[in-house]
Amino acid sequence: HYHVGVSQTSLQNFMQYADFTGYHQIEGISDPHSQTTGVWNPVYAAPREEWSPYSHSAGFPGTSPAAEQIRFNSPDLTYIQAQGQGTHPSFNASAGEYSPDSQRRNSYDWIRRSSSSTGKTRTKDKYRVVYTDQQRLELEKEFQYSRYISIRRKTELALGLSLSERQVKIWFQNRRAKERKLTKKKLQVSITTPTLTPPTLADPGNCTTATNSSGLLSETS
DNA sequence: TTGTGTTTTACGACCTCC
DNA sequence: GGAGGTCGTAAAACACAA
Repeated sequence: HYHVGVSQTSLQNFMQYADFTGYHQIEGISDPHSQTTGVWNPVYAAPREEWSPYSHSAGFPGTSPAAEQIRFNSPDLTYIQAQGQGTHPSFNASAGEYSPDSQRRNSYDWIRRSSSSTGKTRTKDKYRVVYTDQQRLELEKEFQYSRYISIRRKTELALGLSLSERQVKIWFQNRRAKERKLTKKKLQVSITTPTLTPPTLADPGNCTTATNSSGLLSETS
């Protein structure tokens, strides 16, 4: 669940995804699944080369003047708010102010520090960044459209969200894993507490992530 | 405040496909 | 052989009861 800046109910509402009309579209952000077209809004950091948290040599400026901070500030997902700091939070040294709970979420400074040492191992210097609500929202939105992201969309999303393509790929992998876990849990609950209409594996609501042996998506939507 | 359980990133191992 | 899939797991981030 989302526990940062987004209330449980709003998240649940968001997760319903009857449609995205209740979802505040970020102006200018290209949503290939909507009727509108466009390019990624410059509120996002400028496009850059594949960024790896392990690589401190990317030289990512993080100071795109066009990049303005976005954040959630209310449970109803009205989250856009220009901060005027002019940088993407993730790469802004002063981004600690971008959100009430940003201290715990902006770990890039630490990344830069820790990654400056070579030969780090996962166990020794493990870290993980916490994605912004904006990043998660866009990823989630994309996921609701399709459980499997195309190469093209992955690239676009990575650029738009200032993530590496690898991060986007892994996010989708983890997201699918989460959904499988949830589905499994639901199934177990329904087995232990049988209802009048026990769900089956053929339940359309439960088969959106069905994959064949090759891991290819077999959903019908 | 703290202990504990859950969720979120990130990775390695292994597999399949092209 | 490389890309991307699942699965399992580590560890940080987080929620929340006591």
